[in-house]
Amino acid sequence: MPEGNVIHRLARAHDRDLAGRRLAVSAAQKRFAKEARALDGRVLDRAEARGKHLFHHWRHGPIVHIHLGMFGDFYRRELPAPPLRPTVRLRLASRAAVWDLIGPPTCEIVTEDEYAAILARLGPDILSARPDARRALERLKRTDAPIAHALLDQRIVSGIGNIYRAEALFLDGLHPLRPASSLTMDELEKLWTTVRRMMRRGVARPRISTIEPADRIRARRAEPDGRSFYVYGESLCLRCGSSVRSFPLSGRTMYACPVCQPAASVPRARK
DNA sequence: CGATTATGATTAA
DNA sequence: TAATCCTAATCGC
Repeated sequence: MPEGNVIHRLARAHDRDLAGRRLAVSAAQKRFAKEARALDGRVLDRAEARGKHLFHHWRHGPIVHIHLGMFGDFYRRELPAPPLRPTVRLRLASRAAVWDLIGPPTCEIVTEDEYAAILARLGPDILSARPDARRALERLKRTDAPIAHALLDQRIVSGIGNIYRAEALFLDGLHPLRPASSLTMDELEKLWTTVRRMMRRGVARPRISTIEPADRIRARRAEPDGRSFYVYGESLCLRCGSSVRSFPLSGRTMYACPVCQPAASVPRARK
């Protein structure tokens, strides 16, 4: 269940374990068996993350496009490789490690043109080295949909998912139903910075935690194990203890604190 | 053992 | 909005 941070993390790991090497490629399912045979014994040049899309660029041509959707995941297996389980769509094995791809709605070989078309419909990747923030922010400024909805629109900005939209809006004290166009440019810039900071931390660490250093002590008191989120999936706000509101928004569950994210500027007309 | 749920997105209606 | 694609873990019975 990956957001952009996971995809970027995977691209790094694949570069480390697999890139520049001749790989043994296999598949347990029929779906990708023919493609796997075609790739077997070839060299992977590099892995590339773009938003929530992962691309494998193989030497002399083929590009594999992978999207993990809601359930897909890559598992790193230690050597020697365990037997292929029936749900493995694609296995990539080098002398360093084995990676198994499970449950992706998308795993396909694409042409250069198809690759370009996928990139063309993505907004700036908030995790890329130098994302075009201006372009994304101006687009948000022209969007009347709720800010929490707009943040998930991959054509506006790519990489953000359901956890980060909830947590970033919380940290910036923004009500999720405010129209994106009603935010000031300052608020939008601050939001961009907040999401980028959170997500970059999510690339560096194996587990997502959105909690700022200043709140960590409180988090530990709330749950000795160390809590990961302010409002996402929680029933009580980490900051003020109010009961967290959860409701469907853009087909997902949104979480927000009614006190820390005041509704003051939300117009009555909504839905 | 079936129902439910989960960090996603496209297509059709 | 609903149906579709995909897997695994959890919960109630």
